[in-house]
Amino acid sequence: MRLTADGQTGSAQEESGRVTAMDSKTKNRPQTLPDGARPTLKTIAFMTGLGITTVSRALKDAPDIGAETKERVRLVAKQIGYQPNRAGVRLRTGKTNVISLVLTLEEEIMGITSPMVVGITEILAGTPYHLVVTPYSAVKDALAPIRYILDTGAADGVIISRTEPHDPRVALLTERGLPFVTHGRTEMGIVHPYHDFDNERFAYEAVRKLVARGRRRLVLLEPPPHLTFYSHMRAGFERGLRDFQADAVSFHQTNIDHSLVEIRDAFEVLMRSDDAPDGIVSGSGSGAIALIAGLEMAKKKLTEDCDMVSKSPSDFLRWLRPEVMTMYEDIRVAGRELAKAVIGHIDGQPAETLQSLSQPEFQPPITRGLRA
Amino acid sequence: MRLTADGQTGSAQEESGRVTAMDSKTKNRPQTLPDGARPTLKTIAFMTGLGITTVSRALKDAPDIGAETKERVRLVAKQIGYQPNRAGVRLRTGKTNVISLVLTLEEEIMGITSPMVVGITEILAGTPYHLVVTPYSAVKDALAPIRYILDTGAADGVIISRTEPHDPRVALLTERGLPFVTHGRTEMGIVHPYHDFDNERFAYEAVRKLVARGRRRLVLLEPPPHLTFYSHMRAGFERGLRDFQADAVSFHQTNIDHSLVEIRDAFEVLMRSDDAPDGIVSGSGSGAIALIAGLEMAKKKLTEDCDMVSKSPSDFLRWLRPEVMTMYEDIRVAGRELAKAVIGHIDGQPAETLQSLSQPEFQPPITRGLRA
DNA sequence: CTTCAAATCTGTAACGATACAGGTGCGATG
DNA sequence: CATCGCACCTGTATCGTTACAGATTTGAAG
Repeated sequence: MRLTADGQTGSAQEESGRVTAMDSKTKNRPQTLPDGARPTLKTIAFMTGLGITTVSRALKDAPDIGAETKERVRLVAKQIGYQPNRAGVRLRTGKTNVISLVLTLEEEIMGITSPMVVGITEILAGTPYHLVVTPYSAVKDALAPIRYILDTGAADGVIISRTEPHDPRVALLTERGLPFVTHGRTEMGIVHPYHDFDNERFAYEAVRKLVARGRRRLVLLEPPPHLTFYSHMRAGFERGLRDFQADAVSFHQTNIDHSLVEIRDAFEVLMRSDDAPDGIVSGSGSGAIALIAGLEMAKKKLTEDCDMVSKSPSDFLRWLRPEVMTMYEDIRVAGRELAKAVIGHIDGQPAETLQSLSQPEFQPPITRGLRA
Repeated sequence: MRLTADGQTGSAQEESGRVTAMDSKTKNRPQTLPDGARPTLKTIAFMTGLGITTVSRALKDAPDIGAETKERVRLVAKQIGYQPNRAGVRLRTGKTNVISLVLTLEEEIMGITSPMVVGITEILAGTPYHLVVTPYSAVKDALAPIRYILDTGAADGVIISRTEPHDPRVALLTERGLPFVTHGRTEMGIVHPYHDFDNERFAYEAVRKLVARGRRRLVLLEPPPHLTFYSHMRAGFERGLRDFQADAVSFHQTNIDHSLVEIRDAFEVLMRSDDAPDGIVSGSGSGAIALIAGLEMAKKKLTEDCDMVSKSPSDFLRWLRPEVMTMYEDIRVAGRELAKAVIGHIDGQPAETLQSLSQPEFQPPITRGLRA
């Protein structure tokens, strides 16, 4: 057996005279170290005179390493700025230290991605996790990115949104045991981590507010029917109608996933009809914009002919149309909750403890500043 | 020499009788294969009867592999859905297949992240690259994420934004030879890939438009002075003032990085003063909102007392304030350009060929749909 | 003066891929 | 019939890390 430059045992082909006088205790100690390269366990092993294994275990605070040794190793590691090589860890253990955010490319329409990414990274910043954004285009391909992640082991945890009552992604992830969290709930009897906005309550409170303003013929701009929060929002809307005695005006042909132009045109028709509502609940902030446009094209005016309550993930409406009563959906906070939940799931916390609902509240008007 | 279960040569400690009769040609062929696990080169080697090295080189289309062999390997690889293990490649070659998008957490204010991420992922989807979002908080820490990426080799390419004329990030990345692209230009004599919006032209055209409307006392809501595009926008503004004979009204105490409330309040004061402008150029869409609010608090009206041109990365303004003339900054396209440029840089294309400027154009008003 | 267990430490193999430095076989050449 | 070059294929070592199965030392027990 001969030794190569850095002390690993070489091939078994004999070469006379190459066996050095090194005793076994220092057999695989690194003999040379690359110069300006980043430090590895080998570097620390060299500096401390310990074996690579020992260093690895010391940094992991393993029970079979002496207290003083651990201290020494930690000190050196810190001094030279050691950071474990992610590829090494990943190859050996399968741990990727990656959280994957799975997005529809179409999701940007709602402008939701941005604060969400910020919220997630705020949490991940304090952890070894990186955020990888994984997109998919067509709705039918929703499973594709999930399969990719499962097949290639691309992430330790996944964040998905736009959940459906029976969501195949949730089924697949659960079956394969990959930790995940959903933005939105499901109804398939699977207990899993989620964060959601309480859309039932939003719609209910919206109806209450509109009725308090004397409005009785209400319309709802709803989510697309296949998403879970469609039924939440509808349920809240209808409960409100019952409790506060108002009537629904039908507007089912249109939903928040339609283009602004479509929403506007459909709403203009409605507002010109005999069936025109006098109160609007808008399930999305951008949808509200289109509704306002349609309303104005029908020569109606907010506050006078009609009042409106809208969900709003941004400040635009409040600034430009203070007449619209808004309930703020804080996507950034949602991102934070989602990140905490996936990590919790990865760490083995029970799913029941990783579920949260954010309660809608009406926003105060913008402060009027200097002089009112 | 003995063989372990999967045919790798074992340690040199002799164990009698374990040497099989295998000839050297098949010495390191895999003997067993894990069951439902994902395929590796070993799997393909086993299926084709070739060596692991051969398979690796065949998939790389190396010149020393026979045409038929390549065909066979490719076929099998495709059949079983082989995808190279990223950790393996990364560990061995250092290639991460990662593009890092470096963002300020504060960037979300401008709502810019979302379409940008979408644009980038659209391009990356057709490549082996993943997008990792790397945030940093304080402005003084702008170098921290860059250093992290350099020190840990976390990415093959980097996308940064909010460039300064003398940007230390650009200096560092160039010095260390890590491919990158900037959203915005620099002025340090370093030729590097960039994509930028032509802010000079934007401001110039804005002034032209306002003067054409008879406005002569113009104000500019400008970017923060330390960013490169501050001077671009100012230059265009001033060139416009000269060419079209208008005057500047000073508003330097405030810029687009300030809060909407600050902008509004400062602008209200200005509009109430004797020095009130009659034309506004807004360097940001959200800034425009605040300006409008301030203007209205000063009891002035758009179109009557004042006209306004604004840069706008979204549709909100156009829908809610059609009186505002907007030039669209397509962030999604910017994301696409940036992604293409980093990849080009990684592939060794010369930096000069990876620079692009997006030309501003006035947006048409929203189509009025059914009946006008 | 063994023997044994506890406390520490360590070498080897392996994860999956690739660079490198050989093999092997075959037909052409002398 | 050696020899050579070419076309093709292959083993070994290695990237950085960790699981596993030993080593070694120490001191107490017998």
